[in-house]
Amino acid sequence: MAVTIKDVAKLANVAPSTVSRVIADSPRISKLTKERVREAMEELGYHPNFNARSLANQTTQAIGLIMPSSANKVFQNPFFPEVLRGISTFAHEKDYALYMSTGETEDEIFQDVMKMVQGKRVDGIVLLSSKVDDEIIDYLQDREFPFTLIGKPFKEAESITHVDNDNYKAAKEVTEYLIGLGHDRIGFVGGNSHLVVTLDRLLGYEKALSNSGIVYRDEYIIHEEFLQEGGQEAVKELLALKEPPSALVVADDLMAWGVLNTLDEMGVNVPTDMSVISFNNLMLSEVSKPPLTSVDINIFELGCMACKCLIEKIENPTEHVKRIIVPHQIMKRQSCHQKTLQLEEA
Amino acid sequence: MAVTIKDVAKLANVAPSTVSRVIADSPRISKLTKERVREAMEELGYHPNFNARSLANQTTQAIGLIMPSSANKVFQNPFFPEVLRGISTFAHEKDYALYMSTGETEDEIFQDVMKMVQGKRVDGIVLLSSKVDDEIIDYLQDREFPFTLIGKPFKEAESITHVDNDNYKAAKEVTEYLIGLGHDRIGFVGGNSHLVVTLDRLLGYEKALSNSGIVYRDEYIIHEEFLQEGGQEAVKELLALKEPPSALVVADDLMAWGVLNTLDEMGVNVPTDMSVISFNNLMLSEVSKPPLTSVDINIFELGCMACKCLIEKIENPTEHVKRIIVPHQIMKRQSCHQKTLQLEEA
DNA sequence: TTGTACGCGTTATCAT
DNA sequence: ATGATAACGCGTACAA
Repeated sequence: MAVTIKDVAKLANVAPSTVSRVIADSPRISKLTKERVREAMEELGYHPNFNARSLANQTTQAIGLIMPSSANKVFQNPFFPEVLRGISTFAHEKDYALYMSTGETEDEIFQDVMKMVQGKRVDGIVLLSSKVDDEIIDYLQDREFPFTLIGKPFKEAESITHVDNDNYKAAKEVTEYLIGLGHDRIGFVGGNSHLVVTLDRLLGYEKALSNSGIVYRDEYIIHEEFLQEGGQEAVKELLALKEPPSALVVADDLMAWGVLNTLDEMGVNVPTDMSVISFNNLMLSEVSKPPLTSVDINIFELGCMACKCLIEKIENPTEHVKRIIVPHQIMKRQSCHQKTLQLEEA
Repeated sequence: MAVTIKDVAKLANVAPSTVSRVIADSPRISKLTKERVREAMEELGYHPNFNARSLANQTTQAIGLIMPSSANKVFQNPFFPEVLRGISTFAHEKDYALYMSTGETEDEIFQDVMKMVQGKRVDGIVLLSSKVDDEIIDYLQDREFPFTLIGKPFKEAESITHVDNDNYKAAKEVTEYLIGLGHDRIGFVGGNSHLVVTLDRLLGYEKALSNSGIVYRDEYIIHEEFLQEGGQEAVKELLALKEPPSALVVADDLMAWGVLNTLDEMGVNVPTDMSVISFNNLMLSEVSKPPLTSVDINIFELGCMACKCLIEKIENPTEHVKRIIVPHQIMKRQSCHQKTLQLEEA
């Protein structure tokens, strides 16, 4: 079939094991034979068979990427291409290949993980988002399989290497910013409530409120999918209240865009009648009308660092647990406004 | 180490080969032993080692994805997440895993391909875009390695299974649409001229012009990167002409967005002073100001079909060459306008 | 219907 | 510094 290590050995007049050592650039092989072997490899167009190598030395030079839920939905949100970009860039530097899960349901994804791990297809795994009570994490921990998490673990954060923003702080800052603009009726439009990031931000939001002595109202909290449609639903619910909010903290630019559109349809002006602030600072936030004030969470760096930590762990199993906090930054644009005086209250 | 086929065999009191046959669901094994073996597998939490399997039967159940140039740039353009979404969806259906290239330069990407192929990491490859004189295609053809191409091959289209839009026709239609609106000074802002899609569209554009007896002007043709910055550059060049165009055919929504912004900065109104039409119908085209008239090329379907054809080819090597044309559709929005009468010409 | 034995292409462990 | 040989875990022809 294909050209193997034996063919090379024959041509170079050495034993197969010698060829193997040349590939590994073992220092115990003379310059001379190394050259002869390399020439033979060149001449035959030899490339090592990864499967055989993986089988023999229990290593793959590949890392697995686990997306939450279906890639189908995931890729609708620009967060993932961007985080992938970070991961890919770093993986490439270290010469690791990337292996993607394609499962759609939670169960299928778990199967994907098991196949990757027990099938020995990858040396480590990056979990692209953090869920509450994630069975995948338990599974990987039980097997002591190298992995890193993008986001904050729901529990046992001290024993899980993860890369995250300080979402609590970011949400707090953002809410304080709105309070500073005079708002005291502030809604929170969060993403999927099974995601840790959502909980974290909610906490920061609550803290800002209580610090300012503003009462927390249950009806101001909405949880939807991290997609544009989520934003639409949220607005409808909030505007149906007797006392609708005058400002909104939204979990994601994509949702915020849905919010903006729906608001526009309902004749509510942003930022005059409603301030909106969101997260991720996607290109969308510059393009929208009005441009969105948004928190840049440095998605690329998130991916990069997650990959970096994983590879460190793979190559040095005694590596200690790490927690990396990637800094965020509020990008102020035109979607937030000083609260207009309500004359009837004066 | 991990639990192997032998452990299962021992527990089920059969030979390893029997276990192997149960995995393959061979009809020559009695129901009874099958059940006993399956129970044993369950009990031990057995999962087959993919590397060993691949080594033994020369198959990986994985397909390789080759992005053009660096993933770094690629993921800036929403085209790729979307095409990935299509590929992933279909691959998942057929239980294939996805393997991504991470090379950045042309040379590195070629190395990635060689590693995937000769390293036997994948059963087939999807090329995510079509370049002029692509050495990768030659390489894969020489080795008769299964692959499909998204886009139109530069040469030997009869011997390469590919999935494409009719970009010639689409560009022609789009140009005719502008001509129908009274424009006769129409610019063409294309992407990278090494991409076949760019050439195809340019041809369609030219054909529409000549059909209407409009002279083709070299200075109206610009080639830039498929990114927002590309659009900016293009506009500056075109507006510097003595007779700038009154309408633009732009290769991509992202570029068109750059065009729109630059036009706005220069005080040129769209669509009153300049009509703009572009390709891909990304979300961006709905969001922009004004919303872009754009050709929906059905990116998801492009990915889906490319994956489908590839898997057919992998599973049936005698499969004949296919050419799939995914239909397109012009989505008319507010970026094109009847040409305003030039009073000085009257 | 099931078991035996060998091969897939490498790496790793002994020797020499 | 290099060669012989035994794993790695699975599939499969052949035998029974």
